[in-house]
Amino acid sequence: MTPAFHLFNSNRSYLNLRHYLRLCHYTTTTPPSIAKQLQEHHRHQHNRTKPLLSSLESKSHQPLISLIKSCTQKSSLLQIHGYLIRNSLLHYPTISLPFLSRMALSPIHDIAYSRQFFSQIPNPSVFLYNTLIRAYSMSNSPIEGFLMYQEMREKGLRADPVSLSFVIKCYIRVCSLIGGEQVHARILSDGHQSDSLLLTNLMDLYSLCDKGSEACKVFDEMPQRDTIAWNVLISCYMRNRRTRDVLIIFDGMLSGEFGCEPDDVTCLRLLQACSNLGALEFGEKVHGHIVERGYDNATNLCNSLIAMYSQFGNMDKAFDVFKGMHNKNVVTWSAIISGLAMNGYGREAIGAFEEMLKMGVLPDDLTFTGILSACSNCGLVDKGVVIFARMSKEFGIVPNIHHYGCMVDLLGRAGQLHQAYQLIMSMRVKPDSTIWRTLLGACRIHRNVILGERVVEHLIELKAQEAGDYVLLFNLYSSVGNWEKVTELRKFMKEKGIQTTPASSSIELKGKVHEFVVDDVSHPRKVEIYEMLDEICKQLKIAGYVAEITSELPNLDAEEKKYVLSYHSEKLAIAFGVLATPPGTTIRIAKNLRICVDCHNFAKLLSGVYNRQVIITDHTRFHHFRGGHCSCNDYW
DNA sequence: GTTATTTCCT
Repeated sequence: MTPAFHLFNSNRSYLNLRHYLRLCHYTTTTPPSIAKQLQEHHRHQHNRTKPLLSSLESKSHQPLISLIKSCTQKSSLLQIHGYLIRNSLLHYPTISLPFLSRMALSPIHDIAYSRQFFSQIPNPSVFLYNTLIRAYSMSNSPIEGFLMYQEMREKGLRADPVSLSFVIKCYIRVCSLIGGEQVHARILSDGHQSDSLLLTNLMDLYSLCDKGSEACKVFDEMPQRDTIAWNVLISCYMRNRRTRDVLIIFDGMLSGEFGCEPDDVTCLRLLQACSNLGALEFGEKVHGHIVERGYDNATNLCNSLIAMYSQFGNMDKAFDVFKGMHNKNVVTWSAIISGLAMNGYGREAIGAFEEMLKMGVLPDDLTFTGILSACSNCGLVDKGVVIFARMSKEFGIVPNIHHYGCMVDLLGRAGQLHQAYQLIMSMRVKPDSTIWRTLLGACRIHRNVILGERVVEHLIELKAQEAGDYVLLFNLYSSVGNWEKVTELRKFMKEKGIQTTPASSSIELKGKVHEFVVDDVSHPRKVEIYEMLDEICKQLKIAGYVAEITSELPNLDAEEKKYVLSYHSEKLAIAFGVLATPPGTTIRIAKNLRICVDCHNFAKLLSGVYNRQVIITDHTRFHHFRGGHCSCNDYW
């Protein structure tokens, strides 16, 4: 079988299907070398083989079926199709079904041809329909899948759970909730409510259609739940931001109370959950499990580990994972480059990029997003401009909105506001609000009111203005002392009812989240916290800290401003961190809004004076303070 | 016949 098949599949110019089937006949009893000789023989006697075939055709279809099942090339299947027609073999389901599977599914996946083949079959069975519906569920026209399903039912054929599974897949592709509900009803009416696999599919459909509660209901009604069902529930929870519950599920799986264990997919999703939550300890636990189960060979899991540790600001661990990998792909390199970039190791990120090229790994668009953000985070303007040019010239990558975003940030923060504006205007893609917002932030840093106003106009044009944009503009006016505009804008915001989000900072200690707002007095340890904050201010003043009056509150006099600034939520959270953790512990704070200049200075000095690493994530940036410096290199 | 595919500008 094998040598004959090999000859057939690789050398079809010499052999046709008839020869092949004859070879199969011989090679069951003849060694491969003889089969090869036979092939030579038939090459010379191409047209004199017919009489020999008649005996074969009456025999079992088994060699033909085996051949079909192992076909990987469409050309081979086309030959077989002709043979099937000539010999009236289409009505044999044992032949037509494997044929359709090969033609319709990957790797060949020729849907049009499959449909044509299907139409030639006299009375297609449910299995044939299923195969075609399955193929449609993976194609660009999933709608055809449920049309086939309808056709099948109109012909009086009864859909089995497999048909329904693939119909669900089709509905998933187009996010059809109504379709899902219909299939759900059919599942119940046909008595398939104990088919866990089918129900898992249905759950996935509900979850993807934003019907988390329906998905959960299906899950609850399942008679038994395997790891995959739990994984789908985890995905559903993550889509609905129930990230905390994902961690609970993982614990439940580990404890054995669910009767199934976490697999590699579970771990992958959990790493994402931990990254989102900033749950460092839990992430380490998942890492432990990955090692224990031997999943640490899986490149995708290691890549996620690198991303997670980078997000925690723990580049040592990220690097450990990186070093231990044997199969580093583009994603691996991109992950470590982005990790270094966001932690302020710009030059190391560029070093990693060069190393990657040396190893012969081709960068993709996301690699460049990482490397360009490294340049913008560290103020490596010239380097960034060179790499941006190389990207399209040398690697043929057309810059996307993210790349432009990095460049606007890079030029803008470096004070080259005009170049940044020119770059946006020259973009082939339509600038989005993020791009303009980036430039607005840069205008705020460099106090460029004229450009700032123009940028706001662009935001208004996009109908994308947010409260935060007005705050930026507000701060921009006040930073140059334009009180007239400040008052005007404040009035405008009041009239329009523009609500600014109150700032808050949170810090996690031993699994408990402590949240602070400006002037917060709700914490049980508030007295100690305020004492600690005073003490810190005293120490920092010795080191040269001067509270920056950002003039964000024009009605207050200088003394009052200083007072208010001292009690920004991030300062309270930092003071609590210093108070409640042993010396040297890294303090991690999540902030809902942009950190202000003063708090940035405060944290920077504190990281040196108190020898503490401070990591503050706000909605725009990741600040890693250590040894009196910040990863954003003061391109705040 | 089922889940997840990792890296991403403010």
